Amino acid sequence: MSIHTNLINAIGHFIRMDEAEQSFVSSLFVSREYQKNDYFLREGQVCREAGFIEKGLIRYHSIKDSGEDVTLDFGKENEFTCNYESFLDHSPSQRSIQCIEPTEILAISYENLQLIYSKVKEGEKFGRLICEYLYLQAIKKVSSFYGDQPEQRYLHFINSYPDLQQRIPQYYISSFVGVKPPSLSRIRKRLSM
Amino acid sequence: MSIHTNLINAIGHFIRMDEAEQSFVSSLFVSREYQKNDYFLREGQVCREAGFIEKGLIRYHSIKDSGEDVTLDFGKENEFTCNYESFLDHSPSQRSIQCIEPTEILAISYENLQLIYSKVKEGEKFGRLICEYLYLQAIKKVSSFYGDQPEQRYLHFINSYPDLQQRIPQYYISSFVGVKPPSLSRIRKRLSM
DNA sequence: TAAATTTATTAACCTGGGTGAACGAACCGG
DNA sequence: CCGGTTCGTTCACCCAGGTTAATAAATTTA
Repeated sequence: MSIHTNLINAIGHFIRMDEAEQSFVSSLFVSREYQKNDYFLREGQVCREAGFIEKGLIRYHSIKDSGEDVTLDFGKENEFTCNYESFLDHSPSQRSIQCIEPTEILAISYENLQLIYSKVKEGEKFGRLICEYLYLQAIKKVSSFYGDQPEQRYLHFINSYPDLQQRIPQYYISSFVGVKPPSLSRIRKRLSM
Repeated sequence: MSIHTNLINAIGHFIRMDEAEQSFVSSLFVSREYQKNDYFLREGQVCREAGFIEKGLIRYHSIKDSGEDVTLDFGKENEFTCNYESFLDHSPSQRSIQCIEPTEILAISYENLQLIYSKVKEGEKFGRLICEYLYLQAIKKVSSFYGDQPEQRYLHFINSYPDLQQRIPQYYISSFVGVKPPSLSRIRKRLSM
């Protein structure tokens, strides 16, 4: 039985596992295939699986009361994904996870993740570290929104994700940056002069 | 030897502890007193202690490159505090924690927190849960900044912290909401009409 | 390839927040 | 109780982003 190498490597950045644990952990994930615009999670549903992105590109988004579609973040190959708050307390998710490229995700159920926490020696530590990591990500975004103007946020985006810029439509980027498409065009024009 | 009741109750919201564990945990914290405008943590320092606010009020803030003082969040009685990212990886803190009232904080060193993780039965779980909690807080703020106009963020603030509104100067609130004082005045005027 | 659709840019006008300064109120310390 | 500082509000002006709509470019589909 082959193991999911990329996944195990990714978890290996957080904790040590022996071979038996690696096989065990790997066996708890199932592979899921998505086409462009398919959803890994829809707003209103409970997020019952966490995922590891083997291949592809996702965006986190939600629909505001006004009906506006807001892109909150992106995720790509070798990153973990889920709506953590929904996943943790089984509450309806406030945001969707949509694949914006053909995407392959290794998914693990809440119950199976608890098995990792309880059966793997450093499983509980893994849960803590992955959460800490997600926390740092969130904090960085808060800081960026407090400290930066839209123009700086855009620059920050293209510097942080130079490879993603080509793979993501402008209107998702503008939404992510926090402005409307005409404004992002103006920003891009300003920057090119 | 008396234990820190509020603290133990707060931790008790996350995990179960027997009496011996409660005493042990309590003994790892030391009480620190701060006057108004004193700092629990200064930008640039490594955050070597996490704290539990027994009494008082703090604000998280940072100084932008432009020199502007930005208030990122507030914390009050019975809440935990630290700069988690600095605390976790011993990196220089990007933000300060300032007491804006006379404040009493029960502090625990990084090393002693590791003792909780390792010696208390559900210690590792506590670390995970407290991080999850901080994560949810951060996520909520990100969502708020994406979804809301300054006016809505202000309304959200006074609804979420009705008791804090009297205790916090306007210019900290305006900074927290993400606008300048004159703009917050205009918002307040609009809302009162 | 042509037509249809989607996406990106541009223009004109509007709105809300930033800036700098003035004013008054509240809060200190002497 | 007074003088000084700090704090909140208001004013006038400016600017960046929002809005709507038109247009152009790119992508899809037939």
